[in-house]
Amino acid sequence: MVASLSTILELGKHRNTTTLEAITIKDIAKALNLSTSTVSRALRDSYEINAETKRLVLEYATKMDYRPNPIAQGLKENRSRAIAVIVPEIANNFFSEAITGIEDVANAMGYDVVIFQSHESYEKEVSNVRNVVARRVDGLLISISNQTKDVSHLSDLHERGFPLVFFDRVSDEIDTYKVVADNFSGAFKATDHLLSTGKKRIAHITSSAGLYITKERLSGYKAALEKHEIPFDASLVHYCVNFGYIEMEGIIESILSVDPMPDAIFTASDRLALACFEVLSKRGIRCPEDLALIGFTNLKVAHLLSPALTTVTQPAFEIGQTAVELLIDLIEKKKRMSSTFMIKLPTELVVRAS
Amino acid sequence: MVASLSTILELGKHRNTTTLEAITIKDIAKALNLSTSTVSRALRDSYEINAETKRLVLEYATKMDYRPNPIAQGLKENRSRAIAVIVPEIANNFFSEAITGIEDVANAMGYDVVIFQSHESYEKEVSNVRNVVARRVDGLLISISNQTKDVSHLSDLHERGFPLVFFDRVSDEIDTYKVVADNFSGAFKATDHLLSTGKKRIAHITSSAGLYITKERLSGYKAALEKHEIPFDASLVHYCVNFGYIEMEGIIESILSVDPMPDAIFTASDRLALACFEVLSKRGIRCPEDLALIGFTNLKVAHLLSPALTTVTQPAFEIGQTAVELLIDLIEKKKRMSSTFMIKLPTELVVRAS
DNA sequence: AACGCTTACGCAATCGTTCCCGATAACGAT
DNA sequence: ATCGTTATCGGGAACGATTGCGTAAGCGTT
Repeated sequence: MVASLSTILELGKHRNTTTLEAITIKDIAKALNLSTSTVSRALRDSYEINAETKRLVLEYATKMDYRPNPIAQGLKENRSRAIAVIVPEIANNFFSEAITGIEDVANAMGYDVVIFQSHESYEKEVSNVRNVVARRVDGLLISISNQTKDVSHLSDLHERGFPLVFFDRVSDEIDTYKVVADNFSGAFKATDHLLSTGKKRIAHITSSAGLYITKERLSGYKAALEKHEIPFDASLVHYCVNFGYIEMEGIIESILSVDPMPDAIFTASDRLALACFEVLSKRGIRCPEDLALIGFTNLKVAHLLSPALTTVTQPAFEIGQTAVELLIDLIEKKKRMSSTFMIKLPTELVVRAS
Repeated sequence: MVASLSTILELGKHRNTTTLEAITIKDIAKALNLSTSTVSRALRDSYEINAETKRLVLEYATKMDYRPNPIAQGLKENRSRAIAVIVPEIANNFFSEAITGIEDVANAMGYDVVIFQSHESYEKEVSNVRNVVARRVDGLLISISNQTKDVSHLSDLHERGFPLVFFDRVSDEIDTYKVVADNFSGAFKATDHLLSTGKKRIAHITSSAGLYITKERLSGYKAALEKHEIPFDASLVHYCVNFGYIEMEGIIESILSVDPMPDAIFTASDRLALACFEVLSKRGIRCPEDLALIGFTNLKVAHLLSPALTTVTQPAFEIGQTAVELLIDLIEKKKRMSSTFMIKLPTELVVRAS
C-alpha cells in the first residue's frame, strides 16, 4: 500500500527548493516508500511494475521535475551521450553552417555537441584529440587542420574502435566514413566556367598539398583544362599554409609576375577566397576584366561584394547532418560499416560578376 | 613490497589494446598490488603516500596512459566540468567570435564548452535551457533570443543558485553578471558620426524593443540627436523580429516613403546590417549619396563590401572571454558576487565609405 | 494440501573515483 | 612493558542509475 499522491506532494513540498540539488531516484523512492529499483523500472516503463505504481511514480516525478542524472547514467552505461567536433575554426561560414547541421541532428537524437577548434595548428589538434578521449565522449567528428600531416593521433583512436567520422578535410589514411562535397566536380565546374567564358590561363590557390580535398580539387581543375585542351602548368598552382593576408600578398605577387600573366584565379576555401579578394581589391586590380576570380566558398556575402563573387558553394549544413548521422550509426552500431566510406554531396556553381 | 616496474609493464603488456576500454584506477591497483585508495591518493600526490609508491603508480599510470574518468569524477564531485553556451545562432560573426573567446578561456581552465542555438526562437531557447539543466553542466552563458520576453526559465535557474552569466543580449530582470559592449557609446558614436557628416534625418533599424541592448542603443542614438539639437522622431525607429529579408524589405519601403525621407540609416547587429545592405543594393540605392549606412556589426567583410560599410564593432572575443571568466568565478565561488553586475567593453567606430 | 506459476517488488552489485575511517607497523618516550 | 606518534596503506561507503537475481504473495491446479 502506498500513500496517496496528494499526501506525498504535501510532504515533498518541504524539500528545499532554493538549493541547486536536483531530485534523485532515491528521493522519489523514499517519498513513495518504494525501492530505487522499482522507481527506476517504473520510470522506464518496465512490464514488471504495477500500473498503479507506475502512475504514482510518474506523477510524482513529473511534479518534482525529476530528470535522470546523465552523469550517473553515463558512468553506468559507459557513455556520455555527447559527441565532439573538432574544426579548424568556428568563425568561418562553412564550418559554422556545418556545425549547425551537426547540432541539429545530434540534439534531435539526444546527443550534446562539444566543440573544439584547432586554429589550423597540428599541436592544438593533437591536444584537442587527447582532450576528447579523456572526456569520454561517444564519438568524434573532425575536419583536420591544414597543418596536419601525421594522423596517427586519429588512427590510434580508430584502431581502438573509437567512433570517428571525417568531414570536409578528410584523411585518406584512415578507413572510416568521410563526408565531403564533390570537390572534383566543383573544381571542374569552376574551371570549366572560367575557360568557357574565354579565360586561358587559370591560377589555382588552394590549401595544403597533403589534404585529400586539395588533391580532388586539383584533379577537377586539371580535368577541365584537359577538356579545353589546355596544358597543365604546375607553376600556376599555389598551396597555402596559414591562410593569412601576408602569405596571400606574396602569392598574388608571384601570380602577377608570371609571363604570360594568368587571366583568372580559382581559389579554395572561405578564407583563401576572402584573402585573395582583399589583396586584389587593395591592389586596384579590376575584376573580372584584368583577372577573373572564382571562389570555392560558402561566404554568405559573396553576392554583396563588389564585384559579386562567383562561387562554388558546398552543402555545409547537409555535410554536417550526414556526418553526424553516420557517426551516431557507428556509436549505436545500428549498421555495420559499409564498404563505401566516402560520401560526396553535390556542389553548386553560382555565377556572379567576378 | 611491490613488484618492479619492468615486471609490471611486462604483465600489463597483455592488456587488450585493441579494445575501447580505458584503464582505470582499479587496473592500476591490481597490477601494483595496491588498493584503489592508495592509487587514487598517489595520483593526487597525497602526503600520506610513500614517495617510492607514488613514483611507481605515476610511472605505471603514465606508461598505460591512464586518464581519470571525468564521468566518474563528475558523479562523485557532483559537477561535469562543462559549461553550456546558448546563442541565437553560431553562423554569425559576432557570436562565433564570442564563442572562440569563451572556448579559449574555458579550455584553459579545464572546462568543456557545449553549444546550443536558439535560432531566435523562444521555445527552442526554453527547451535548450531544460536540456542544459538536465545535462548537469556547471554553468550557463546565454545571449537570449530576440523573441524572448519572459525570462522565467532563466530566473528559475538563477534563484536556485545555478551559475548564470549573460552576454550581449542580456536580461535586465535578473541580477547576475552581464557582459556587453558599450552599446550606448557605440550608438552615440555612430549617430554622431552621421550627423557630423551632414546627415539630418537618421533612421534606426534595431532588434526587438524588449531587449536591454536595444534600449541602450536607442538611448545613445537619442543622445547624439540631442547633441545636434535634432528632435527625436519615433517613426524613424524600426524594431525587427525575425531578421529576415522580407521583413527588411518592408522596413526599407516604409523608410523610403516617409516625408521627408531619411538620409541615413543606423542598423544594429550583423544580420540586420547585412539584410539592410542587401535590400539597398538590390534597389539600386546609392550609398552614401542617397542614403548613408552604418552598421553595429562584427562582419569580417565590412571593408570588402561596396561601398565599404562603416561600422561600430564590438569586442566580441573579449566579451566571450570576460563572460566565461565571471562564470567560472561563480562556479568555483572564488569571489562573491559583487554589486557591479554590468560590465561594458568599449566599442570602436570604423569609418569607411558608406 | 502441496505444487508451480505469475505478478510485483526489493536486495545488492556495478560503473570509476574519492574520502572518511581505521588498521598496522615501526619507533621513541615513559 | 605500555603507550602515543608518525608514516603508510586498505576497507568500504558513498555519488545516481541500472539490472540480474531472489522472493513473497496470490492464485489456480491436481
